[in-house]
Amino acid sequence: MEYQEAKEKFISTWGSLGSLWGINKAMAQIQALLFISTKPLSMEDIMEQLKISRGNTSMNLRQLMDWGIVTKELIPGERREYFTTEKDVQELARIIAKERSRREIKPVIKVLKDVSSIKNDKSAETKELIKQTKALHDLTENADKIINKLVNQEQNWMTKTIMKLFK
Amino acid sequence: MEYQEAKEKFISTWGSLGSLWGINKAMAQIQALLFISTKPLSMEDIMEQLKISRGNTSMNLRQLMDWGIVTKELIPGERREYFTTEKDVQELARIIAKERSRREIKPVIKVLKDVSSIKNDKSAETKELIKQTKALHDLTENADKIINKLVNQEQNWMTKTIMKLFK
DNA sequence: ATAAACTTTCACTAATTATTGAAAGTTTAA
DNA sequence: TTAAACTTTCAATAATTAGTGAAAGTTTAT
Repeated sequence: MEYQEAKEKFISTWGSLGSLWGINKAMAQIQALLFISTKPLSMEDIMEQLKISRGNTSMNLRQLMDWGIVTKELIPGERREYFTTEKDVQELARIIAKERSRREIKPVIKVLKDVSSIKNDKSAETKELIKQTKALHDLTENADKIINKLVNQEQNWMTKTIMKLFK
Repeated sequence: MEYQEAKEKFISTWGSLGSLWGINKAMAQIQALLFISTKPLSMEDIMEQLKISRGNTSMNLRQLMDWGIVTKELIPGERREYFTTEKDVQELARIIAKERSRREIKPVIKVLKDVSSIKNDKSAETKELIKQTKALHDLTENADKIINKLVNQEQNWMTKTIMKLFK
């Protein structure tokens, strides 16, 4: 496999994987492109390499910046804006985990808490609803706590700790 | 909040959360409905409660069965088929984690491995591609190993072990 | 101040994904 | 064996989500 083919394969795979971490294809592809680039890229560069429109590029870059994964790089003397992504995979994982927790898991935990707190009228249906949503609430909250714990540790804590456990 | 409202809120939240664990809305809603039901439900019951068509119900039930989350329950003397879902949240989490690993993570690991194994021609671009995809490969593979380790333990091992770590 | 160089916004269109419902298929009881 | 009771399939349609491109907005150099 040659460089160009490998590059395209990586970008396209990473793009279709976007759904796994909750972002769209173009967003994931832009991130992938920046991730393997040796230097910051302009909007023009990104548009050209991924064959997507200016508007699409602009909106997805903004979203990536909202996530905190991509940052503007101002090159002295250059009018045009350049972009880079976080290059450290551990840090990237931390950011993604944290954002997903905030955007998706936390709101669900709230609903589960509300639902499992309804008045218990002793009917079998109500009892079951409370029991099951409570179990789900506890599981989800534990998972979220773990994520946030990981996320607030220094860089390699996760790897070190978990490797000890799972070696 | 009354029973009916709580039930609807739970089903709709769980449904929109489907994307988080990689399934569609109707599929997640059917699972949610079965999860809080005190007894097995027929296709008719599900269609009526969720207001979805027969075809949709049939296809999504099949998918849930493929995942191993829902099973057919044959009630003696009844012609009609009834369905139940796994009621234990730990077991449910195990099944989901295992399936996602198999369907999504494993194939990505393979691509990352292939891409990071291209011939190193010493150009800066090739070196960067190899370095970054290798880092991603290692991270993803570790995460996947952890998941599978968890998944192959008995019921409460995960909770116990991790709670010790994160208390 | 102004015009060139650039970025953002957003109404429209395209692509993708989910849903329907009717026809075909299957099973069971008599 | 057949017909009623049920489930599955799948082409058509609807709903949702993503992408385009041109107009509006912003910044910078002169």
